[in-house]
Amino acid sequence: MDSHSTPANRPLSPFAEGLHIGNSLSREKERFVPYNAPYVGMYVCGPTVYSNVHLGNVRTFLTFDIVYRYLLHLGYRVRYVRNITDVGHLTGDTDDGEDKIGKKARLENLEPMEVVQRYTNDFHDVMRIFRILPPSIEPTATGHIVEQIGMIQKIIDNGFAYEANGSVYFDVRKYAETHDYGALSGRKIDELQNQTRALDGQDEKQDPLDFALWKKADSSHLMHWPSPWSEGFPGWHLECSVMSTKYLGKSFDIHGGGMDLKFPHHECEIAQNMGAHGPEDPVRYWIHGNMLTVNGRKMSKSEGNGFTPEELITGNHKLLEKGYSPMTVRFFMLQGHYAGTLDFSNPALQAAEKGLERLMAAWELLQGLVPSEGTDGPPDVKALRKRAYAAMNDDFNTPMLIAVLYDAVKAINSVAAGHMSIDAAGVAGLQSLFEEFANEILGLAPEGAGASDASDRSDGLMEVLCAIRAEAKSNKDWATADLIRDRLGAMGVNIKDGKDGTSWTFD
RNA sequence: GGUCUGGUGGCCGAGUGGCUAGGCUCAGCUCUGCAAAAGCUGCUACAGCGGUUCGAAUCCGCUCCAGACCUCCA
Repeated sequence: MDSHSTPANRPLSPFAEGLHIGNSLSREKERFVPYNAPYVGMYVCGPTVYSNVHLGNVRTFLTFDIVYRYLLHLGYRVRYVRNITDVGHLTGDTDDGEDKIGKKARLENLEPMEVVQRYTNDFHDVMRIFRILPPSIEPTATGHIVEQIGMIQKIIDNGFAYEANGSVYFDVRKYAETHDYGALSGRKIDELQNQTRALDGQDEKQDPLDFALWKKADSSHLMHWPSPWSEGFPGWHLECSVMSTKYLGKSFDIHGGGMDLKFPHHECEIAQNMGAHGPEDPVRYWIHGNMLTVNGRKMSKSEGNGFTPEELITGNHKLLEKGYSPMTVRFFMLQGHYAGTLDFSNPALQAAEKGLERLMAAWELLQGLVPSEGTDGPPDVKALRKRAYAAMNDDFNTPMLIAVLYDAVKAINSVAAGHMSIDAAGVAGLQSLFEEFANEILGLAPEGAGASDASDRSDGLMEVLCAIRAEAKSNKDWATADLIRDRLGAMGVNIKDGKDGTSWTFD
């Protein structure tokens, strides 16, 4: 259905060489060189399915959607793995050891897996309306309990973990003797020492820094599995280590996730991988998407300032002045770079809405653009293309790419206005620029696209109305002409008189 | 307290040692029966203080401010 699928035989683009990625491990922009081109392995931390996803989640998955789409566009054969966390982890606000999914299940009288299924479905629906492509593999934590137990055993065998009362903890001190724990997040274990807080099971740990690989389940836990150590459940960070290794290997190219996972989640992941598999760095390029804020505050589940997609579209939320379409939101997010925070506000969203409208209008105009003569131009389509690649190659700089597209918009409109010349090759070049960069890479598409019988019919109706109005206009019957325009306008149909006749748009 | 991001014009938001980001808004003009759209023009910024430099918003130092992470979170 989407036009993203790469032909298996598409060669690697010459532009692939220029791709640079901001690697949060080195804190530098590095040229992207996969382990085994043209194959690329990418792992992204997915959602915990115990509630509806909010826009902050969407932003992160959108970030990696762009990475995925661009790698595919360049001709890479990408295996994109994005997990579903369906094992409950400890709740933050209670110390009773009850897990998140179990808690929700109890509240709603549902089976834990019923909760998981419901919010997994919700997640998939949301991804679809934002045109975020599905990954190649979407593994679940509950589907990999056996592998998780196996990895824990390896870590124990290697001397980096110990058992206590049926739980297993990772020995951070021991690990740090031979490894650089904290390299990703820039933390020093001596400084971390003082910061830790009393947590459940703290007394079982040999050191407060240690983290759980396996937790013995108490009676309140609804989700638990047998293991060599106890009836229990896997630790918070383990699933990602296990599933990335299983599907991408011990060392793979790209690991992504939200900035808030950098510590401790990703740091622990690295420790687990190296603790189990040896000294190679598990990940070559770490990419962290920054947070979405609302009025300067991070959007988060615990703050309660997140919107659901439904609230966003209907505008039915106290922080929203009106509803915004998914495509508007997607475009808005792409106007900022993924590595910076982005603030969600009504004026900003409205500006994006208008800007997108203009972009889409020009794109549509482009479909019917014919070679013509004018005093200016022609547009340098080759240069636009080059700039578009340069933008994406510079750490997926979508705002810069959008600026390039707007330069194309200006050219399209100038041609349509009769100011600028263009030849057939120029038109074709602009068309493929939009097809590749706006559609394929940015994933932008006209809303409500897709011809149906209904839209064919409404087009026909509109043509009739415009013909009547043209007749009225030629008779200088302004009253009739304006009546048609005003009444249609009230219904959300906007009439625009151009040089070559009348066109219309739907709100 | 530690770690990490940022502080850019009316708003949003890129970028960068010398060359127009872009979008939105606003004003004027062109086109138009009027409008809308579109085109053209204008409004032109880089938190503060020092330093490096022929030249810094861009590099270095300090100060101030904001946010995130350090506890589940994308």
